[in-house]
Amino acid sequence: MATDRTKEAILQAAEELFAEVGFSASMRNITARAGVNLAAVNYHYGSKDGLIRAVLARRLQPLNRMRLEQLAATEAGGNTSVESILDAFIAPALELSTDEEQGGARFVRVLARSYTDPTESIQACVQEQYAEVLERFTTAVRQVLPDVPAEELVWRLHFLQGSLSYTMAGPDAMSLIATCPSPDVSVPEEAARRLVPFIAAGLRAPLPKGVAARTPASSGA
Amino acid sequence: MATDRTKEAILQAAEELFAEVGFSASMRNITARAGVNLAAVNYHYGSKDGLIRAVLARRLQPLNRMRLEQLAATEAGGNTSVESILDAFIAPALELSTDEEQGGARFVRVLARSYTDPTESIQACVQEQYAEVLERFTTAVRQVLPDVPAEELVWRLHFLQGSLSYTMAGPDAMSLIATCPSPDVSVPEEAARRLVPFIAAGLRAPLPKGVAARTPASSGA
DNA sequence: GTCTATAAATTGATAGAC
DNA sequence: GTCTATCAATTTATAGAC
Repeated sequence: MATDRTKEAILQAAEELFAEVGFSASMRNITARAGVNLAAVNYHYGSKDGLIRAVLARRLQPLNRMRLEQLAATEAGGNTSVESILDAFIAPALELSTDEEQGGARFVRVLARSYTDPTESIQACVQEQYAEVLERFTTAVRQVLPDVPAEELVWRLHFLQGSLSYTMAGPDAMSLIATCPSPDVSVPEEAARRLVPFIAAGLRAPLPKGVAARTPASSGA
Repeated sequence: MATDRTKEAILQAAEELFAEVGFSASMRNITARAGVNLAAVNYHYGSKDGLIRAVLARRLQPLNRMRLEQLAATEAGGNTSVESILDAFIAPALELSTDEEQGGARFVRVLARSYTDPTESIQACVQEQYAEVLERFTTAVRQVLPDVPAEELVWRLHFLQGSLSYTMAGPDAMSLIATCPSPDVSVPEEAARRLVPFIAAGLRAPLPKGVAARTPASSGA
């Protein structure tokens, strides 16, 4: 029964070291910190790559489940404002990133690395984890903002992803702006309170020149 | 005189490989692609770390110089709209990221990696490159939007940085959203045309509850 | 399931000839 | 300035005892 304990200890140590030094953290380093044997990684996760995938899935799965639940609850309650939809997408992410008990900031560093890592299996893992959430939220926003052409909406949701990712990265990315007083991103409710209205205003922004508004005919079909 | 040619070939090969496989690209791999000797890296750049800094500075220095020039030109022309300031910040970045002749998309991958890399010298390098630009643009926006409290403005410029970074990452980050039709970020003018109004609307958004608007008295001092 | 021991390859860096 | 040769350390992965 020491198996579960070993597997969990490896995940924990791997997350810590991936955050600190990147995915290049050696298995020797990971197993040493976890207090387990070197060979345990290959036994439990098959390879270092399998370990990386497991580290990502452990946090992304609950996060995206919470997002879908909150969206469903919002829609069931009849609240279909842009703000409520955005909050269902944004708030769980910010809560994860600031949950120090679960090492949220640590995992966000790992997640940010995964975005820019070209390793095929990592890309596939992240993409797979996000697929359902992005489809559901795209549909939800489209219903509330029928006047924004689908093409433009994709762009704007893309901008949302960027702002959210950067905000989740928090102090780390923020410290790049050393000359400015850094916002305190440690309180998820405050970050969400500021990000949601910002993005909502952007989603409702007048269409740029050259982007035709959706015609009433096509929106009613 | 073969020195310059060797130095340049190393920079080029390093940028390519940093983009493809990350900063963990080996010096053997880099020098092999550049067609130069392994020892040349240590001779010309001191260490692998020095090479990384050189790769970043080569592109960031011209980029930020262009931003400051465009901002100065805008202000000199009497155009002080939010949109014109944003354009001075955004357009040069998107032009760099889509300049295939200079391998823009490639460098953006390198840049994205640098954001999440904890290596001390890398962080210092990026921070140093951005310091002046961020201070100048913060001041410029503050003058045009005096009703937005300074604290809130820092948050909103932070959101801008996130959207822009994500957009510059372009197809790479965008491919995470495989279920949606990906926007075509290959045309910088189109991306800027969509991003500028989005961010401008966000900057002008109503203040979130609990954030006091700046009083007329304090804005006039 | 856990361990030791080790294979087999790769790494950054340098010494010293030219 | 460029090269070869090499050091010393580190890497992932596995074979095989317990």
